Amino acid sequence: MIIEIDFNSDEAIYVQLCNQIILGIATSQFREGEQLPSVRQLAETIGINMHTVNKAYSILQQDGFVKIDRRRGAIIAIDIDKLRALNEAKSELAVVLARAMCKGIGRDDIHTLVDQIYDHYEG
Amino acid sequence: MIIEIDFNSDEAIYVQLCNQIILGIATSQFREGEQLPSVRQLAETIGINMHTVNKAYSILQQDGFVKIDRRRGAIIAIDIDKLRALNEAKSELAVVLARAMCKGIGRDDIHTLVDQIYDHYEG
DNA sequence: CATATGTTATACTAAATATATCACAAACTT
DNA sequence: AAGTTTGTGATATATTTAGTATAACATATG
Repeated sequence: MIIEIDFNSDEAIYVQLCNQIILGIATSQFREGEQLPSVRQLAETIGINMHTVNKAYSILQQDGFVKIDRRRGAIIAIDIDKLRALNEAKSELAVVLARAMCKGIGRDDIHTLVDQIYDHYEG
Repeated sequence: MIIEIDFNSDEAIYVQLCNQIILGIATSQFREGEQLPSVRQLAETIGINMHTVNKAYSILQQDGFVKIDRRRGAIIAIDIDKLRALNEAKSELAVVLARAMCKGIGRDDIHTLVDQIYDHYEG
């Protein structure tokens, strides 16, 4: 999978890394049990520091997307806590939808967007 | 409207301020043309610095939620650019939904959440 | 004139971000 | 056994962001 970092973005590099890997999992570019590049490899490929990659991996582990094995590095391993995930999704959605609603975006518009994104991920 | 800041949150104070005001607009606690507290007033009420409030107001102005008048302070004034708002909503949703999808949350779950939030805002 | 408004400027502390090395134990490869 | 690769830890440094503390200013209102 190709990981692209926007160095001019206001988003921190490790945040971009996390999001791209999660996006990769959602689009089946990464699959359960698959091995991520080592922190040193990925750091060199992207052209950033080893510790920045390590921070991203640690967060992914904490959030239950990978497990880190000393032998093989970071491995995709989804820890499913659906209730917790639902609560997090709801509070994140609340902020996004409030912005949208202020701008005149109706509930139907959002449903359409959700379907578009899910189609793109599952397709 | 009561604005509450969590000083232990990892979210910056000015970000929390922005989100709460946008939430207030979405729930009709703030209405078009209504006046927000002055930067000095709100800063004293919350117990933070004037500049922190000013930063939040400036961002809200830049994002098209308020207009700032030297005479009357910050006034709710939504600038509707629906196409732009749709694009922003979509890219923000993409990240949230990717996380959700990895955790086994299906499209129906999301639609339910969206309806819950919209009901709460419009209700 | 006095007051309240947003705005601007400066200075400072603290935290977050990212990089640069160095070192270590564990596991694998040869 | 030797060497390599793995994640991890420690330390140091530079940069940026966040937040505060003052002070001053122009403008509008009373």
